[in-house]
Amino acid sequence: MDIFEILAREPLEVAAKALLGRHIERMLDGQTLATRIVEVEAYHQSDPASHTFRGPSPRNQSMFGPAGHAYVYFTYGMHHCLNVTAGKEGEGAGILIRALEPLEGLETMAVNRVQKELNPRNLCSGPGKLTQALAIDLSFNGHDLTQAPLELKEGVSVSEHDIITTARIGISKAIDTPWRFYLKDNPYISKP
DNA sequence: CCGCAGATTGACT
DNA sequence: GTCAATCTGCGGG
Repeated sequence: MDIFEILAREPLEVAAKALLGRHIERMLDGQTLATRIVEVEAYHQSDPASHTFRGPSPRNQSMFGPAGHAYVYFTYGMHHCLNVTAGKEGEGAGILIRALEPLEGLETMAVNRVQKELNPRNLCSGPGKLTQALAIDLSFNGHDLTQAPLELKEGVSVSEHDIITTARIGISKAIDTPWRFYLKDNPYISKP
């Protein structure tokens, strides 16, 4: 099963863990910015912390659409966050990308981040940082992630042994639900 | 190193 | 009117 089939068919928790180790590639001005997913969180309509908990709205409609698309939202008056949609059509589910390991195009990411010194660990180590580094904004909401200029690629799947599970970060509801997953000992995650 | 205040817009009550 | 799936800079230890 490829990653897009997993997103569409498997339970949300399984799909979230399956995203770890996959690649996200952003084409920008003819250059490829390549990254690897190292930290994610799952959000489902049955979950009070999810934007889909209260049902469909103009803002969250892409999470009720087909799996394997982008759900991008704007928050705190200044940050964008990227999710990969999951589940069947009509099911409001998404997986927040919380951190990426930069593989290619680090200097452009640093420019996008307005980072003075190129510190690879400070490029994509947070949901707001990575959208800035990859120049992702609301125009990508609903984007099909099989298509340029923003693509989800197979990468390498990760063994269960290398995945750490914790509660999610930065929310006020369902704070104990263990739906955050990250790669063990990876230096590019947002928080230990 | 750690903790916290401030920034700043839009979605929803 | 309230508050958010965050980040940064600054002040103190």
